Amino acid sequence: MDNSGNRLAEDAKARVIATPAVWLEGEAIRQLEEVAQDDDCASAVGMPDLHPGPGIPIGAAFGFTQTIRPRLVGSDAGCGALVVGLGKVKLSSSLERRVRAEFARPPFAEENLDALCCSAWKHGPAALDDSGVSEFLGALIGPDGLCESGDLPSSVYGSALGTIGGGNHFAEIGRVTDVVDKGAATELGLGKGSLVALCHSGSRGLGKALADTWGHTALKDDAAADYLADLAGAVRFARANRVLLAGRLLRALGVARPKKIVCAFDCVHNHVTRENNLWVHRKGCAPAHNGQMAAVLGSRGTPSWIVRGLGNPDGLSSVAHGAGRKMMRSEAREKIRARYRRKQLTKSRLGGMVICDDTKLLYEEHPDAYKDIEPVIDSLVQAKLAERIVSIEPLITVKK
DNA sequence: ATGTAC
Repeated sequence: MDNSGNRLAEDAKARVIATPAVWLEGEAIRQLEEVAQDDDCASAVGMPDLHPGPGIPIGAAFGFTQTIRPRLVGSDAGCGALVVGLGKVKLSSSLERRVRAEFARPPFAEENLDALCCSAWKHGPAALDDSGVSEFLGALIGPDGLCESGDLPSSVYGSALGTIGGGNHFAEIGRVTDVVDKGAATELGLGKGSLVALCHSGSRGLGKALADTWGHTALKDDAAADYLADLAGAVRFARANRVLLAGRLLRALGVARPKKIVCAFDCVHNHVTRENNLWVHRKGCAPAHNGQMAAVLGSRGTPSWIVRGLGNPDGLSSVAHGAGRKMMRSEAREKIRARYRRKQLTKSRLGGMVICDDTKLLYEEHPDAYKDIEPVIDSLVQAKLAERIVSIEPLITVKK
């Protein structure tokens, strides 16, 4: 028995992780059930941030027995959230100016990008010395480098590295506010009041190219292996992008040394991996294996939560990736425009500020367009998918 | 969510 109440038709394969306090759009549940009806689908789990997407819902994990479905990974393969704990950092009074300046200029020198984007990366991260995050990059990206040799046209996508991207993506400096699991928080260096860099970004044009190439296919054998190799490149690209964004935040904070980093973990939201004899596709959904840390992203008006996964098979070892939208973008543009003056849009209910020149995006991404995160986290905890560690409230959020 | 074209 799941806790979805009576929202789902009799369908043993689809379930929703949501207490009655979580509002869910009917169209999202319809899309979830539609995927679950596929003969090869063993289970489809909607997370409490489930919302309608392009034919398939966002905020769900799908377990397939035999085949890989690139469509269920979507056009932003590798998109995810990076959390970097910085411990106690003294904030400069000119922080806002410094963050603005950092994100107003190109992120890295051309020659460094080239070094990053080609197979030369495999020989070491030394080319990135200018940011002071090279060791950090090397540690997070791993020895395989950014991409398979020759599979990434750096001239096309390289300039996207270290930039935020659009939509719900952001780079943020936040502060730990509520500490629920003090032991875990201390162990991670995420004590109350400590600073965190939080980066939500994806694989940009590379992920789109991948989606266009693989389309709505059902993959097995050699084709599946080819797709997985492409996907691995997109995941490394997206992860590198997040690391570079974190590097820029560190630069603005005046924290240029990797040893100041007390913890770092990266959650991939759009991915497919083989787990327990299933191809587990996560679409807007973070892995939460037993002991694995995940960030469930808030909305500036509501905090983000760091949770520890419990590896619950009923939830396909996953958790929600965020609070989830409450309004469609078009609806948000109209309603928020009527509700607030332009000047009110850059300061959030929690006191944080957003740096964003795009008024339309400020409407679409306003906290009012998102659900409260509290029932979302509560649903994950009640269903025993994860446990709360700490909450993080935004101080400065950069969006493009 | 994206890069490009309109």
